[in-house]
Amino acid sequence: MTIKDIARESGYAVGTVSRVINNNPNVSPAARARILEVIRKYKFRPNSNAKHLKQQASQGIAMIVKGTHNMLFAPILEKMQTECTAAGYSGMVYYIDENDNEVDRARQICREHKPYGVIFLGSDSNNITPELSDLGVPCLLMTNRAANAEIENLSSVSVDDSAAAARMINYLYAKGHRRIGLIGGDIRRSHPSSARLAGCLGAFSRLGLPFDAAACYADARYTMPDGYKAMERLLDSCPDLTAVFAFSDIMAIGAIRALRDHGLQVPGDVSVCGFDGIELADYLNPRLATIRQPADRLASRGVSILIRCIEDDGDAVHELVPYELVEGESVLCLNGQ
Amino acid sequence: MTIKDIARESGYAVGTVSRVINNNPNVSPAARARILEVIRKYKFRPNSNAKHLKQQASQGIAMIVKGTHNMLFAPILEKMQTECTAAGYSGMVYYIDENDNEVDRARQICREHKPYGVIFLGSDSNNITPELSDLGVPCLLMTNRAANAEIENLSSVSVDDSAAAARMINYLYAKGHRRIGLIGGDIRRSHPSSARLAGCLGAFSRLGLPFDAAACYADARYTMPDGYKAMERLLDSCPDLTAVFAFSDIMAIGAIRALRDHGLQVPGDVSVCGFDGIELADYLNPRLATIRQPADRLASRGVSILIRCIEDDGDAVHELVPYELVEGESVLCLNGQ
DNA sequence: CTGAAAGCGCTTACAG
DNA sequence: CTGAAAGCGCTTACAG
Repeated sequence: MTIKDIARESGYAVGTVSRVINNNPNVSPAARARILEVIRKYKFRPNSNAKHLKQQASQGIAMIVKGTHNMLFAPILEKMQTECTAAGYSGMVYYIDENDNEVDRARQICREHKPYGVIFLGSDSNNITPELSDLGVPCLLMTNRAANAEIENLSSVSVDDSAAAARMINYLYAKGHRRIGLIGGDIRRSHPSSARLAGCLGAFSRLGLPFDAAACYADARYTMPDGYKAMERLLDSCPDLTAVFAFSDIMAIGAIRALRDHGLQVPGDVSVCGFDGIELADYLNPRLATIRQPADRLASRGVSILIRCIEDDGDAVHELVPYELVEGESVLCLNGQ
Repeated sequence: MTIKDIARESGYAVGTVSRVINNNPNVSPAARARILEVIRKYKFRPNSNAKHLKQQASQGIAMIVKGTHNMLFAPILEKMQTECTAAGYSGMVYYIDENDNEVDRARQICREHKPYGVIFLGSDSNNITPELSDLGVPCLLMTNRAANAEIENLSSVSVDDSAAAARMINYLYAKGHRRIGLIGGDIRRSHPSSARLAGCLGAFSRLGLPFDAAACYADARYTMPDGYKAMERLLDSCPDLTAVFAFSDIMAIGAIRALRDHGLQVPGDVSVCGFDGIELADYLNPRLATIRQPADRLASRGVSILIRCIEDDGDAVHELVPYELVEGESVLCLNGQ
């Protein structure tokens, strides 16, 4: 079943069929009605390979997502879809493999689907190279600041990772914590992790707290089992800590399990906090203290920035949106405050 | 950059370029080396629209996934990818919208990508209609029994939902629970929910326990907030219950939060158990009692069954794999056993 | 082993 | 408003 069949059956030419499929106004009501009828009768759906092969532009915004599993991205994606639709674009989401190169994939997607703009989720700014400007369309990095990348067509929207992390350290300090362990990604490879670590180090130094990164910063991938293992290492290398700050809620969940399995109460013996503010954080026992990244705000600002770049040929911008410290129940107050 | 450019640059014809891209053996080593060199130089990637438009078959197995968010599917998908690769097929995963019709999407995917077989995840057998046989390739429904659908090209692999649910009820009974609430999907629309409910009802009746479905079965979608709301309704309509069995771990997490928010301890005041056995279940406090669906086993049996149908033109089979009751810590023993 | 050519199913100027 | 035709970038018989 092709548009040729629809054309034959309806008595019109393929060009006209194509026009009704694509909502081209230059079709008489009679022709439109008749052709639509035949399309419905056969449940015809145009072959998108052929469509995209030929089509010059797609009215679409591509969202390239690394990490199907990421619980922070799900609500952001949902909201972005809504915002795209509201602005007259169609959001097209592409889940790519953890090991894929996002710039290569973006190049291929641009060539094959001709989106008006591209949004990256789950891409570290370190992975985004200047070759991105070859894409020729505005791009946006979500939840990750790209100001330093200085790529002319790349905007970004994120929270201030460094300030948010410092805020959490200050909070723990105010609650009486002095020996704090950190669990985060590989700082040589992950920009958010290094920004968050920098924020923590700044706070430690302002507060006059010594911090031995070799002993008290544990590397982990952003998974529960890795959070678990990192916590076990911290227990060894940094035994007298009273609080642990994990750079994602998922790692914090792993860390909490590890503490319990070692006979420690949370927050009775050790306090734990996370980062992201995923829905699940609020369902845990105890509710997780965390930094909430505002999914709706990130999504709507991101789409709006990208569309301005698309429609008004605007310059790339790097916007920070406010984070929120969620107190939860997983941090013990050590000093009666 | 197209294969035409590669052809010109390398001095060979487009047909030869196409052959090296597709690993066709009928190419001289010299030509292959030269063409590969040019391809690398320009980082050329063939346009997959054009490829699929023309290609007769794709050596691929399509996996159509409803529910990006589903924590049970992530490990199943991962394992299926591995198994497909090991068997010489390439797994192609398509995430579709919750509201899409999976059979329509399957039809389109088959037309556009010509897979050798199709695996459905997150599709209820009720949604799968006899039109599926028009697809002309073997299909498989994952984690959901399709024996009753009687579609000639549709196999399935799942646990025995009814028996598993009955097993959980027996377990709760053995622990002294007599007033048990249930949280599940809409039984008119969800086959797994109705099978699990049937299993529970059978167990109740064998155990001589009365069960008022109107009061003690609460409908919910498979989300945490819906589990929460369903639990609140149960608290109203079925006030003296000592245990709740939610038909997914995610709903169980919501139910636990609701109980806590109403001042009840889990399992001290009310015991809770789930279904699926996702990784997270084991990280919760208390660890969740649940029915574990064996992800690896489901994945490897599913792929193996589908490949037999593809290669040996075998008949559809409906296989049950063993489930496992995980005791966790969320069920209180009421009778000292 | 290689090339020339047809054709996959669409979209889109171009004419009328 | 409609049709006829070119062409998107590939693959694949067919000849040689």
